[in-house]
Amino acid sequence: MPKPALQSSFLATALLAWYPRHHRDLPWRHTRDPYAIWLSEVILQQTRVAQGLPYYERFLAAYPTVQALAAAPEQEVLRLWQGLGYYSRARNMHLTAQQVVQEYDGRFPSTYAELLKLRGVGPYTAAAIASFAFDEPVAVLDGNVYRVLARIFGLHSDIAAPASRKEFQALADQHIPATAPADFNQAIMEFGAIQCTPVKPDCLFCPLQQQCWAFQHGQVAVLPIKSKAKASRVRYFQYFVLRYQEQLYLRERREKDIWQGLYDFALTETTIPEIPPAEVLRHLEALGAVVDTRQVAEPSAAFRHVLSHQKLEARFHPVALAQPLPASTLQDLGLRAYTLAEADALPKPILIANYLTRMY
DNA sequence: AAACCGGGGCC
DNA sequence: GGCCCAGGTTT
Repeated sequence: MPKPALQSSFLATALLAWYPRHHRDLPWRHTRDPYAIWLSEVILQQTRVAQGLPYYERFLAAYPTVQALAAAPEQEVLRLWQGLGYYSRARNMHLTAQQVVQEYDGRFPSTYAELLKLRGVGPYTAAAIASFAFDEPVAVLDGNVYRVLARIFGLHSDIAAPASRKEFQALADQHIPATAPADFNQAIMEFGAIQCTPVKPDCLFCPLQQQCWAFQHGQVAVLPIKSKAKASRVRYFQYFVLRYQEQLYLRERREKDIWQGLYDFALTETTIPEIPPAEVLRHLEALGAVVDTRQVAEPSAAFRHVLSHQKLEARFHPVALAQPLPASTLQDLGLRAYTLAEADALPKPILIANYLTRMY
């Protein structure tokens, strides 16, 4: 473990002076409870504060303690997470809560090294919990920290490359003061979030303007260097919204794909955007549903749903069944019948939740 | 080291 | 409509 700075660096001095005057008042900054801090940090991974805030409040209200979270059904946890995305975060958190209760007697591990062993807890989250809850002097490294360090020190390494991590971590560790590790970590991330922003940073009123390499060299808009993600692929989903009287058939997604653990409808993936009308019945037959033409309504217009790595184009084919699906079909497709109220309570991708909201 | 995993905000 | 953000796990 690298040793933190013994005397304050110019960076720490400036950030620690800036922080109390500019930081936002956020609920997780009023607690030392490692459970609440952990919850906030997992929610805030890949999620903006404005989007994550209501989820944090709802989660803490539903599960005030790690014991409460551990005892909850996974489906309920996922339903509360619905809309946040990256659902493995919720599944991992649930598993880790159970592990903390069973193997750690309900008490969170208190060191960076121990925290790192937990599922879903990587270097960033371990450093955040260790410093915020236990005052361990280990520097956090998130997107904000990368950006601030790259600009101040003029680092041109590609921040998307895993190999760059050591360089930035070493720099952060050099500057974190042993006397105020939590404040320094909060300050540098908050500074990145509201002052040294990705686009149009507020350099005019920046306390580090004179020491900032990027500002002095006119390269604020260039740094940090970040290689682009490769183009995402397009997928075409044909959803069959099978309905018998007041019940809809849904299934849990168990395959190794997006939205694991969430619920959607019977699905055929196609290589072309639409199924020719003449082939809809054949697709349904292949899924094991025997229906006639009169029961199949026109497909919906395309619902486009963009993920970071996939572009989805979904069409929904409503099917009003004349009789319930046979048990063998339910078995084969993993489908189950739900009333609308029951379907509402299931965790679903936003794409599906939006469709249901619009149609029912 | 690269690929995978959601969703929303801004201009 | 095209740009942006971003940590952990799996391969």
